Amino acid sequence: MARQSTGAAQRVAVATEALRDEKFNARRVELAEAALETLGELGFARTSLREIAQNSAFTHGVFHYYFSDKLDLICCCVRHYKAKCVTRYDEVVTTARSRDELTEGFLAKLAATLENEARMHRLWYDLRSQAMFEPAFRKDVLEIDKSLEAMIWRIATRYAELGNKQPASSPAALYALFDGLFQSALLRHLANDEKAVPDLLDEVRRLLPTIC
Amino acid sequence: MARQSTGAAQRVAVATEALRDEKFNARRVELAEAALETLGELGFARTSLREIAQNSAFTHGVFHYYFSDKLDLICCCVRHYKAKCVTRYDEVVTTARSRDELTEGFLAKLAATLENEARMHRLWYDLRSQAMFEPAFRKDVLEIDKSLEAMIWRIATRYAELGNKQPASSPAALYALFDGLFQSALLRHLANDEKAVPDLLDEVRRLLPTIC
DNA sequence: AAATAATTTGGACAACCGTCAAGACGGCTG
DNA sequence: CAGCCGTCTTGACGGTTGTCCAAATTATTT
Repeated sequence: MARQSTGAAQRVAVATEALRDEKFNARRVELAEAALETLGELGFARTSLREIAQNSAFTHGVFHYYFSDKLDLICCCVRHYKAKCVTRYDEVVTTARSRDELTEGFLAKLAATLENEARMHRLWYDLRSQAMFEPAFRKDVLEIDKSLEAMIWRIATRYAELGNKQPASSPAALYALFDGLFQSALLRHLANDEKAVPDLLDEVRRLLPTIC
Repeated sequence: MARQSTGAAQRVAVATEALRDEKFNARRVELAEAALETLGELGFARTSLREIAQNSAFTHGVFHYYFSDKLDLICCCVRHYKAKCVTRYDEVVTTARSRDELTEGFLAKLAATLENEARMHRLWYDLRSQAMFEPAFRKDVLEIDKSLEAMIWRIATRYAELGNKQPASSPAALYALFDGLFQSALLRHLANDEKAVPDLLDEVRRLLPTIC
């Protein structure tokens, strides 16, 4: 057999397939972003593929073409969103030159997140709760949780570093603390409790020096 | 008009109505307890009234007779369960005569809860997430959250007291920490991570002396 | 015992869901 | 240009849902 020609053909085939894949994936993300609007509004349980389609520029068939499943769609949505999420504080962490600078930068971003992206975050908490019932979600959720824990840890270690200290607790405990505080503040904020944001900021401001 | 006789009639009427209410409420609780089985298994979204009825000794019509709504039913369920929940550690708190005794008693209950009542607790987290979308849930959820915060605070203050100290953080932060840790451990436990429980216990054991 | 009220039953209803498939569209290749 | 292939639309299907209701049953009162 003509080894070379089949090799060349294969190379071309691989290249075009990769291109196709890339295009396919780009479309998936596009659809996922459109779906996030409705999902953030209604939550996982109340959102149907039809509703997602109606609130977007797509028809409901397209979603079935690009996603094997409703679960598949939601996973892709939250993965995509959280991938951006975990980098939110990175700039503050790398540029801050003092503890105060880091604290204020962190708190500002925290407040902005809570106020502007409440819907996306409640979707995340929704998905994480669903993962306790639906095994198909667990792998993704645990992975995202790990990356969020790492995000918090980067902030904490930098904060400690700026004070020539060491974080006083484990990454897991620190993440649990901030996650718990954020979750509680989010619920209060969504319930129109105007003190939710300032209370969270006060709490974090008080906490930071005691844990590092 | 005969003030006395109408007064007596009213008294009787009030008494019978109170009796009826009591009976009515007892039945509600009975139904709620039956519903908890299925709800804990499937979660809020996946559970239908019919499924609840089929897994119980009742017909689906009865549930509509005693509960105005599906939301009404779920609220009643979780309220009922959590009312028992918040007293779980009270005995340990009142009987413990030393820090070690309190620690070990607390950890034992904590581990038992995580292993034996995982399904009930994931339902609670499910409901709390849904409260971020469904306003009808918020009042109950915030109330339960407050009572859980108080529960944790009772443990912490007693622990501090046994060491002649004061808790080093606010009730809110302390609850956020434990809630976050428990939630994470619960998810891992449900995902068959055998280290979930021991890791939680280690973490709490390490944490307790540092926060009080 | 008769009558009235409360409770329970089980079926009917319309609405909605995820899924699927047959076909239409449009660009690319041969 | 013809044919193919990936993409997309549309409508239909079976099944499930919450809700409601009329009748049956049980409990309570008269």
